[in-house]
This record gives sequence, C-alpha cells and structure tokens, in this order.
Amino acid sequence: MESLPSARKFKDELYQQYARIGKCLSSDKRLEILSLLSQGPKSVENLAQQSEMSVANVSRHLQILLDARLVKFNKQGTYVIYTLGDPEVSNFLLSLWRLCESQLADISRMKEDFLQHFDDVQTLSLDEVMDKLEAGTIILLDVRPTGDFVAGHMPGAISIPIDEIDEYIQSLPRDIDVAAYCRGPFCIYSTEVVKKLQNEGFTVYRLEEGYWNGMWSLKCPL
Amino acid sequence: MESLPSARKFKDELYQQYARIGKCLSSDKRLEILSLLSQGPKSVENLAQQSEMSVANVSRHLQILLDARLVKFNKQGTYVIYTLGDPEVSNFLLSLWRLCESQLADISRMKEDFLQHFDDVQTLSLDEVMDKLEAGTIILLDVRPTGDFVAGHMPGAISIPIDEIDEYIQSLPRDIDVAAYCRGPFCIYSTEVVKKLQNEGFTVYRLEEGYWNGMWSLKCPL
DNA sequence: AGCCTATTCAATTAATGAATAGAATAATTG
DNA sequence: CAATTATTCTATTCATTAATTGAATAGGCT
Repeated sequence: MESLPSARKFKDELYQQYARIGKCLSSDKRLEILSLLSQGPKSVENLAQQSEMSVANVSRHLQILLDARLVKFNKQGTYVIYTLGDPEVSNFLLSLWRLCESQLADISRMKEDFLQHFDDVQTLSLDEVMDKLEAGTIILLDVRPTGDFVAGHMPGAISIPIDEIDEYIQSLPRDIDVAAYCRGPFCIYSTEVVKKLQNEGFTVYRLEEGYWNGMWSLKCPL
Repeated sequence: MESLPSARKFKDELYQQYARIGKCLSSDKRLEILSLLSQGPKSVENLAQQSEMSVANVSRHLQILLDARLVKFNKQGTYVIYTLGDPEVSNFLLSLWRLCESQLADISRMKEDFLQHFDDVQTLSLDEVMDKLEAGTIILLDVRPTGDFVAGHMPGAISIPIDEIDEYIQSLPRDIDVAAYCRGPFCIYSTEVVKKLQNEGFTVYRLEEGYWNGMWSLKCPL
C-alpha cells in the first residue's frame, strides 16, 4: 500500500514511545527509587541515603524517570522533592509488583529464605495491636523514615525513625509492651528495632503487617 | 546491625529480580511481540512476519521473554507456538498501555496525526454494524491474520486476512454493503481493505472499534 | 559572602542489543 | 535409510548504549 503512510514507521515510533516507559523499569536502581517514592515524597538526598547510591547517580536516574513522566518534582527551599507522577503510576507499580511475584518463583524463594532469619521475633497482627492500643496496654512505634510517617501512619503511633532509636530508648516506659511496624514483612527496620529493644529488656513485638502505599498489607515488595 | 543478614544485599537481589521483568519491557521490539501475542498464540515465523523482524532475532527476544516467564510455548509439529505466560501478564500489559497513554502526550499526538490520513474512510460503530448484521444488510469481514480470528472474533464475521483479500474480491457480492474490522483504530489493516474495495466499486465501511485482547474497544495500543 | 542541595559534565567501565551465521531437531522424500 | 528441506534455537560478533563516579557548576537560602 504505497499511497498510505507507512504503517511500519508508525508502529515503530509508537512502540519506541512505549519503550520509554519500559526503559525506566529495566534498571533495578530505578525500580528501587520508584518503590521508595510510592511510600511518600522524598528529596534527592533522602533517596540517595535510602537507596545507598550517590546523589549524582540518583539525580540522573530521576531525570530518566522524569522524562517518561513517571515522577514529578516541586522545590521546597533548596530541596527538590520528587513524587510519583500520577495515581496511575502508583496503580501501575502495584500491578508490576504483583506480576513479578506471580511470575518469578525466585522472588518468593528469596523472601522465604530471608524471613527464616527472623523466626525468633514475636509478631502481632494488625487486629491484635489495634485492640491493645485501644486498651492502652501497648506503645506503637512507627520506625520508618520521618517522611513516610508524615505521608501516612497508624493513628496513635509514635514516629521513631530507626536511625534515632538509640536516643529514644531511655525515655520509653518499661512497664508496658512495645510494638514496632515498618513497611511490610520484608522491610527489616522493625525487626532490627525489636531485636535491639529485646536486648535492652523490653517486651517487644513486631507488627506483621506494614504500612505501605497508603494501606496496611503484607504485600510491600520490600 | 552486623548480626543480621545484609538488608542491602537482599534488597539488591530482590530488585534485580524485579528488573528481569523490567528489562523485557525496555525494548520496543519486545513490546511489539507482547502486543502481538496478546492477540493470540503465534509461531516464531508468524511473529517475525508481523513484526517485520528476522526469525533469529524474534527467537532471541522470545528467549528473553521466556526467561522472565512473560511467555510460554508449546510445540505443534515443527512449529513452536508462543503464548502470553499467564492471564496476569495480559492484565499487566493492559495497565502498561494505559499508563503509557496517560503519561506520554507524544503518543496521543502521534496517533491523532496518523488518523488524519484516513479522514475519508467512512466508519460505522459497533452498534450500527450489529444492527445491520442482524438485518442481513451487511457483510462483515475480519481482516486480521487467521490466528487472531481463531483466537476470537465477531459472530457472523468472515475471516479474510488482508494478504488474501485479492483472491476473495471476485466472490464478494456487490449488491450489499461491506464492513471490515481489525484490531483497533490504529491498526490499518481494515483501512487498507476499505480503500482497496472502494476502488473496486464496493460500498464499504470501516468498523470503528477493533477486536483485541478478547474484547471490543478503541484502546488497542496498535 | 558562605553554605547547602541538586544538576550537569566528562570520562571510564560495564552491559546490552541486533544481526549474522551456524547448529540442532524433526519431518519428508527419493 | 540416507539426504534434503523446513523450522527454530544458540553462539558470536561488533556497535551501541547504559551506569557510575568525581569534579564542576548553578542557584537558592540565611
């Protein structure tokens, strides 16, 4: 069909556009950034700390994500705060994680192996914690980074980012149980805190569920 | 926390696994293959023809998709028939296309530009065609490749793959209207057929909607 | 001015992609 | 049953692209 505009050219260009999004998802580091951002807005520096990358490198990855409009930013003083571009992106990430878990058996295996190291940590379910919280027989610690806490948290929880736990240990009451939560079963912030408080003699539990993506679940990819 | 297994190592390995899926999506050619497969199972050769790639190249892409379990295959005689790996993959692709369309303004623009070339092709809606089909005042042609037709089609439609249209032109009745459909607004198979039949003197329409991914819609990515 | 954060640049290293040609498998034919 | 053909997969090549780092720059804030 020589009179028609080239269908092949059109197709190629179209799929090249689609692949702009795809390329963003092809790097483990960018996936980690997206995962972190799905837990709340973050500055470049903050992302660099949590992903253990250099600021320069994070910045470059963010440019790539920005080009595909998977993230957006606004400036707050000298900080550039990045956010997921759109609720659509958040939905998409959910279905990506779901797909990964369902297709890649390696992932489930890795996660199981990892969790075996923490068999000795006592856990409470969300319901149990809520009951105890109402009854006033427990203190609930949110040990995620401050930004995540601000973006959304359990009513009644106290924000004690894991970096700052040492400073707070003295002021925690010892005559009442303590529970800690973070993002999910595979986020070990709360596990670390539980072990540390156990050594200090507290009665302390880990909350099974995590707060992630604006909801309580066991499904946080990390 | 030196006694704990390295959280960083675990995270890195986990995101590397996730990125296995991501890498599949980073190539325009692989996205095209996935798109083609979402329209029905296909042999390597068939995929090569439709994507206008060499068989060897398609095969290599399929290996990559297979490694991430986005596709699976079964052998039929000497042919290896590839399929999407799982209904989950199909769902995921839908949300990927949706994300792409919503984030990348370029795509909408390209599609609009492309469609302008076909302003002169008369279209009918799905409802109109169904009415006319019941009334017996129209013949409906499915001009997609045979495999797609077999995988699912409009009841009452006749399969005339675009490659074979010339052989069928003689036997089409000229005293009744003809409509053709393919995958969607951006699949130009039906447009090509309409133009060809128009030149032959038929009264012929293009069905606005396309049959794609087991449903009628205007949303086929290509 | 001085400090802090983020981006850009330059340069190195690593990896990835497309394509070719050749290998393996299975059916078909003489 | 050997030889041929058809079909799909693998391995290697080469060019391209991507990731990372450190240094330099830009620009806001106090």
